[in-house]
This record gives sequence, C-alpha cells and structure tokens, in this order.
Amino acid sequence: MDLPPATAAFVLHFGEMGSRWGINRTVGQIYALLFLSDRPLNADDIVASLGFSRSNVSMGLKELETWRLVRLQHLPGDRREHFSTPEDVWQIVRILAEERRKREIDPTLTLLRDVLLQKPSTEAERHAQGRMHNLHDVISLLTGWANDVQGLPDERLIALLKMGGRVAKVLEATDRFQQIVTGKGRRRGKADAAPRRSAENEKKKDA
Amino acid sequence: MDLPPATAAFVLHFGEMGSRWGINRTVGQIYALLFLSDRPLNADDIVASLGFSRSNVSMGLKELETWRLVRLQHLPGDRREHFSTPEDVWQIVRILAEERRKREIDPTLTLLRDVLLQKPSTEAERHAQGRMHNLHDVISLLTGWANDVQGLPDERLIALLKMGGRVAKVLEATDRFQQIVTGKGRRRGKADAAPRRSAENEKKKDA
DNA sequence: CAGTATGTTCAGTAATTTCTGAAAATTCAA
DNA sequence: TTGAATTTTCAGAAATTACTGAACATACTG
Repeated sequence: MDLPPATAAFVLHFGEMGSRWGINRTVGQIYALLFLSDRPLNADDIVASLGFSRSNVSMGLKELETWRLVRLQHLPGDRREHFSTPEDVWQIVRILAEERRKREIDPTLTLLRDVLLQKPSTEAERHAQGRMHNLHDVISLLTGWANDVQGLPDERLIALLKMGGRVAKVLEATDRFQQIVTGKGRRRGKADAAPRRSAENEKKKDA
Repeated sequence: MDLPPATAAFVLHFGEMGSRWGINRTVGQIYALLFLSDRPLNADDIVASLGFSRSNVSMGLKELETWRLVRLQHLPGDRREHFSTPEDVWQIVRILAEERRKREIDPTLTLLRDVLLQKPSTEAERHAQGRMHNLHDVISLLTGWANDVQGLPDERLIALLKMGGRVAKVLEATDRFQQIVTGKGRRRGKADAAPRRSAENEKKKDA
C-alpha cells in the first residue's frame, strides 16, 4: 500500500467504519479507494494499492456490485473490468438508503405485521404486541419519510435539510393559516405513530 | 428458551438484525427481550429465557448500558439488578441516533476535517480532497438536520415526518412569499452541500 | 484453433469474535 | 466481622468470518 497519507487515512478509517456496519473491512477499504480515485480502477490496481489477494478483491467487488455501489465499465483498448463509484455523493446516499431499506427495514416490517396478526393469549403477549405495534408505527413513519424525500431533486432535498427544525415553525404557521382559512383543523394522516400507551402504564407486578 | 411464538420470532429476528449492525446477536436478543417484556428483568430471567451463559448476559447488559439503551433499576425487596428499556419508542430512537453520531459520525467528520487541512501536492490528491470535501458536506448536512429535529417535541417531530416530501411544497411557497415580500431571494446557509464538481469532471486519463 | 489474459470459485487456513465456566470481586445482612 | 447472594472478570474453547492460493472458467487475440 503506497498511497498518499490523506488517502491512506481515509481508506483505513472507512475500513474500520465498514466493519462496524455489516460490511467487512476489506470491502470498506476497496470502496473508500474507489471513492477517492480520479479514474476507474481495475482489480489489479486495487491489489497493488491495498495488498489484498486477488481473489479477495474479486469477492469484494462482487459484494459492492450487489449493493449497487460501484459501476462496472470498460475503458477503450483495455480488456480488464474497471470500477468506479457514482460521482455524486447524494446518489451514493440514495442508493445506500434504498438498499438498506430493502435488506433490513422491509423484512422487519413484514415480520412485525405477521406477528401482529396473531391473537395474543396472555396478558404478557398482549403487552408484547403493543410494543411491537409501537415499533412498527415508528419504523414505518421514519422510512415513509425517507422514501418520500428520496423523490425530491437534490436541490430541494438540500434546502429541506438545511431548514432542519425550523420547518416545524413553518408547519405550525401553515397549520394556523389553514385553520383560519378553512375554519377547521388540519386533517390527520392514516397512521398515527404517537406512542400507544394502552398496555404500557400498568402497575409493575412481581417483586 | 420457552417464549411465546411471537416473542421468540421477534427476538430471533432482532438478533440477526443486530449482527448486521455493530451489535452482536446475543446483545440484540437481550435487547429485544427487554423491549417486549412487561416488567424489568434481571440477569437470571434472561438466562432462563434465552439460554445464554450467565457471564454472557452480564457482558451483554454492560454493553447495552454503554449505549444508554437500558435502565438499571432495583425492585423493592429484591437485591438483584433489573433492567428495562425506555417505554417510549421515540426515546429509544433518539438515544440510538445520539450514540451513533457520537461513535461513528463525529469521528468521521473529525478525520475528514483534519485531512482537508493538508495541502494536496499532486493532482490525484487534489481530486481526493475534493471528494472528501463533498462527503464532509453531505454528512454534516444530514447530521445537522438530525440534530436539529432531535430538539423537537415528539408531537411536532411526528407531524414533520408525516408531511414528508410535501414539506418541499410548503417551503417553495414560503420562499416565493418571502421573495415577494422582501423583494430578494432567500438567504443561503453557511455550507452549501450541493455536489462540488470542481475536480470531478476531468477527462479520464490512463487507458 | 492454441494461447494468453482476465475473472471466479472454493476448500482449507488464518484471524477474529463470541461464548463459557470457574474464580474473583462486590454487596449486603446479620 | 462472616457468609450468602449477586455480579464481574478473564483465560481458553468454540464458532464464525475473512482471506488466500490454486484450480477452474471464460473471453478475447492472432
């Protein structure tokens, strides 16, 4: 590995970060390297830079492809496969969000919904279902939001994020405005994700 | 492990999910169990339910404490330590977000800022720095937003999330309104995180 | 077609992480 | 104090995951 110090530091850091998430260190480093590179790299370039075995690099690139995080391309006059990351960081964020939703969130919501169809037979089960119901609502609200803003063009997404919590003020104002104009309250969305307290605040038994 | 089927399914699922993130399967299962329980559990309860060794449970609870995800409490007339999760799922989400920021995002931003202070000496380094700069801006915009909405009370956060992308419409309207009223454009925030294309679109060399 | 360059697979090994039991430490009550 | 109840620590075992080299597969080139 004979990289400029800044690149090396970044690559090592993302290797570590990767291993805190599902992605292993090798794959994290490969991605970091591709991300910083000013040209598409082939497998041997990566072997030369990071010192992993050829087969390890091959498998790492395969995994990155399943995440849709790298693009395979062929340079003119070169038979080897070259890889690059999207140029736009927002694009990377969008892809990551989609893949994580597909792999982690959706199966979780499915499980929760399945389980919630069953009739609880004891008090403890009833309580557990209430908890799962809460969790389901929170997760679907969060991912629904994410899904929704995914649809926005970069410019508008950025503007929205910059507003941060101040949006709440605007919302409030709009709300009041609508109330004044229409004479009624704002309509509610379908799923209210405020914490259900149904089975929650029972007296703690057992001592 | 002699849990009701719904609870067992949930516990196993969160064990798997946990291991896709930094958290190991055991710890994930312990947390899932506590989350569903209608009363605080002690270490032996957990051993009985999940069948791990006592020491493993002890370490798992330690780890959950460092994440601030469980609360230690003593029941009257019982010397043993009992553990429970926050009742409010939003509270759990907030804690998770804070801890992940502290452990993963902040160190990453620090690294990026440090590296960006160095003067690039080659063209490739200059390009790499441009990429890191983009990434820094995106990450800080996203976490800034998260930080910001963390400050909102549950009710308002929920309302904001429900609005989803429609907020963009409101923003746009507000924007136009301000332009009309003040006669100028909306002021920009300090850091514009739109992708910098500076070093990006060079001709690809090397073939 | 033969030969070469490139990419993939996979069985075995290495490294890492997780888990356990036994011992030590701590806490509390008498 | 002593001793019982409880929790923690930690060295080693077990399990899992990551990595490698060599063999195999594929695709081009002349």
